[in-house]
Amino acid sequence: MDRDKTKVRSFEVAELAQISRSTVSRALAGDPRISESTRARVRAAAAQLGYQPNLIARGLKNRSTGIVGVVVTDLNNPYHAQALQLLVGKLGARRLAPLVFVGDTAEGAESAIERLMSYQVDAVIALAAPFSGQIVRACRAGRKPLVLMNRHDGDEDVSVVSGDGVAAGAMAADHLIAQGARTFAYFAGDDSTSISLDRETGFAERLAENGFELSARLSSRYSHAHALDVAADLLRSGAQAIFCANDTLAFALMDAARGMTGGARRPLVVGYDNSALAGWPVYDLTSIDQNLEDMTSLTVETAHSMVAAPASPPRRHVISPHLVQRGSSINRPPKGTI
Amino acid sequence: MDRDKTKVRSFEVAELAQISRSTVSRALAGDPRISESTRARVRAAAAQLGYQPNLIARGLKNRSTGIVGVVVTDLNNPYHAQALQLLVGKLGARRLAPLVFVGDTAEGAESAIERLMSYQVDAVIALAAPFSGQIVRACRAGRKPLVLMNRHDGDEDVSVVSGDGVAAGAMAADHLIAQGARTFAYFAGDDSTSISLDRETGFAERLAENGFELSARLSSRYSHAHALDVAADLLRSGAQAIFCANDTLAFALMDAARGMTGGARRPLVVGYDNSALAGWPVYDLTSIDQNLEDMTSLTVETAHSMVAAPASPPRRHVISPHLVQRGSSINRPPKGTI
DNA sequence: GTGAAAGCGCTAACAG
DNA sequence: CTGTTAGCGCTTTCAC
Repeated sequence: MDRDKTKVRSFEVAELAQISRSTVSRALAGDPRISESTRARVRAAAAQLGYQPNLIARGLKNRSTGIVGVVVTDLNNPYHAQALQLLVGKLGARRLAPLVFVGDTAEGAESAIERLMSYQVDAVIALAAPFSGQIVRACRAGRKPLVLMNRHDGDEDVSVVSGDGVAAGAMAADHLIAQGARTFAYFAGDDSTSISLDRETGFAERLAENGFELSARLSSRYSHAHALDVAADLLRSGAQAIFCANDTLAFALMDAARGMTGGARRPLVVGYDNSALAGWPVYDLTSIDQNLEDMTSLTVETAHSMVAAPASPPRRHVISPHLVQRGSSINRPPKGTI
Repeated sequence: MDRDKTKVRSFEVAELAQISRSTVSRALAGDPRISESTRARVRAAAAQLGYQPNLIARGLKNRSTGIVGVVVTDLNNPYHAQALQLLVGKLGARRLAPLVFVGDTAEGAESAIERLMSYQVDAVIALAAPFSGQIVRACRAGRKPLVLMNRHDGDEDVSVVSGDGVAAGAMAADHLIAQGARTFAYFAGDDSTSISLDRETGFAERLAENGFELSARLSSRYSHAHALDVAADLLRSGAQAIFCANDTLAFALMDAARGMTGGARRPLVVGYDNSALAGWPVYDLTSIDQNLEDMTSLTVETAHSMVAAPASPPRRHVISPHLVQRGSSINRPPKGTI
């Protein structure tokens, strides 16, 4: 437990610049009371020695670590992975450091949040997390700002940034109606988050407004294998157009359709997430893009501002999605088909 | 900057248990000198108050934070995303917390590593990172244990856990030869990491041992769109079997083959990564699995042991891959084809 | 077996 | 404008 002599402390910088440690701290922090000449001297000394402040010590003193906890569920879901990537990048730009935990089970979420608290994070971002109840409770108890991304169940007093599921469903309906479909189905996921319910509601309501109705509905786990197993049932409903809660479900549905014998007309399909694969020719899937870029920006901005002003009231942002039209929803075989 | 009265400090626990703060610390840390009766009392008091030690303060005192820096490049690559997911989980199991940074550019890597150092991480794990040179340098300067995962360029004195690229290439060759192919090509990525070079070398050498040679070679960026653009050139070489540096390249190649006019026989294809998509019926791609589960376990174990014994010499582990055979490398149309 | 005291590296009153 | 001093919450000698 000896001191590592390679580590430069503010004391060394102070010595070299012939000044006190407080002045070093102030000069580097941009305190306006420090004269330009001393500041320059301090900067030079710091640079010469390669001084990097110890943020752990600073965190202890300031009660603000600059660490933001990020709780994520499943990185195998490309949509979550991309969201995390964007979050990490944007947090970094604001000089915040993400401490990442995976909470894919109730116990996992519990222990994740506990560790985050121990590390005195400045805020917590929970990404599409189930078990958000425990997270909300823990953050409230620990007085930590919390931003829920793509989750808005309960009228909790936490900040939320989420996609507009109702608008997404309506968009899908409008588009499919415009393509000439007259019978419709919904392929749901196995979650019961309000956002995914919104999608279905928005879809059904917009159909109703146009005098149509949902003739079939099926739900599946969000895994390609499982969805592939059950998709045939949905196809047999004969619906001309199917809106899927997720691109993965849409892919499975299309795979099932290809595998079906006979020349049964393939349904028009619209997915949700606009994952990279949706743009590949094999699927060429029309999909609803949640504008992750905006969503993550706003999430980070919200977290940041809550750190800066902890007393400020929770914010709620809703991001409008947009539909990316591709071959899967056009009334002729998509170009990727052979 | 007032004290948050909701935060329980070891002092409160000590008070409740009628004991000193030192004893609280020792009791909770499992110091054998503490009598069982006091330990029980302390535990009870801690539980009653919901005491969670402040790991930032502990880190400052102990010069060991329990934080491990993880530098990752591209989470949109499902292989990296999965690796990160596994790493995070396994670090958590060892009570280590991952501070994640994305270093997809040289400056990104630079600033990432700088921040990690400031946070006094106990070790750094770099995941398939380019710019590993700077990371190696920074970790050496900061005397931080570093584990490179799937990177072993240079004979640096750092620990490395990587897949056996040569074995992977040889496996692909053996398999394709066994399937009856007589002319071979390699579809390379645009990286020049030793591991990816190994793959090609292993492939070419095993071919040579069997009296065959590589009749064509092409490289592409690791993006589906770019690979799709150039793949036709490779297909025109007429090779009967093509080994790809990456599943994404393999998918693009197969897509290009489907799009080609005429009944030109499709080549046998073997990919690398065994991503989830490889198992889907549309591609049904034979691929080499790097055993990420083992690789990440060993990476975390290595990092952990280097934290425990900083003086220990660097370790080098090589993980054997295995080939997962699917339809794309069998001499008849893969079952997913229509 | 337990307590008292010191100190990790930093910053922010409080003085001047 | 700058220095002195205290203290963040924890662990750990050193003393008993």
